[in-house]
Amino acid sequence: MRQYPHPDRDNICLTGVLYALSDPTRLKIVRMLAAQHEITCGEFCLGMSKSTQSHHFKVLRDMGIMYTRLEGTQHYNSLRREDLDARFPNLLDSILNAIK
Amino acid sequence: MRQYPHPDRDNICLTGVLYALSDPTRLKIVRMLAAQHEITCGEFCLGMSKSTQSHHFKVLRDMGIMYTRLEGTQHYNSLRREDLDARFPNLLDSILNAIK
DNA sequence: TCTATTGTTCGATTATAGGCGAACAATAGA
DNA sequence: TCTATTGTTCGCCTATAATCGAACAATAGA
Repeated sequence: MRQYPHPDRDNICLTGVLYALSDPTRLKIVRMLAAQHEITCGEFCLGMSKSTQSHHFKVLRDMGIMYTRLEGTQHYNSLRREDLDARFPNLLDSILNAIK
Repeated sequence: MRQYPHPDRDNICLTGVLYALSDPTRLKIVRMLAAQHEITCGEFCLGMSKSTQSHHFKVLRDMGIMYTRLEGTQHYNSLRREDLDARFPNLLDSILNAIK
């Protein structure tokens, strides 16, 4: 596999984003991405099996929230901030600014 | 039953709100409430059984999104705008302003 | 080429969620 | 008191989701 499929900006849907972020683990991942720009899959310390983490990464990718870039054996993940802000202004910020 | 239990403002949780709004039917209900202030359960024309609608109302109430006031046999529902805005600034507006 | 590393995918299990009809509860009004 | 209206709750079914371990894929490096 050369690269993962990512939905383009116009195909990111609101309920999909809300669904993805309604899971505490995924919200935590997004908070980390918001603070750190690029994080490899192994660097999130989430306390669960790799396969479960991989599942959450896939949801975030499929919903258009996270972008994954492959480099060697590592997968670098980043938040699709510009796309999300363009499609749903203020949504991401209001979520990130919310008290936990 | 005299009145439904509603969580108070400080107990409204972010993932709960996101979860509640990630369902298209519930998002539709919230959009209607945002446009109309008070709506009785029977006035939402959602095209599904009453019991299913009741289920969605309960989720919205339990998550702190909707307030239900009883008057006679009718239940008047309203959006908990102030509480939501106070707890999660801009969140509700960004969702309501999002293109469908 | 062989091995270690990184991460995904598969299959199974368990829990949660959405949907329905039927039964129930509360009130209004005759 | 009886009946109609409004809406919830209950029990059930089906679909989706979270989780895990095992197997797999791709690359880096020896």
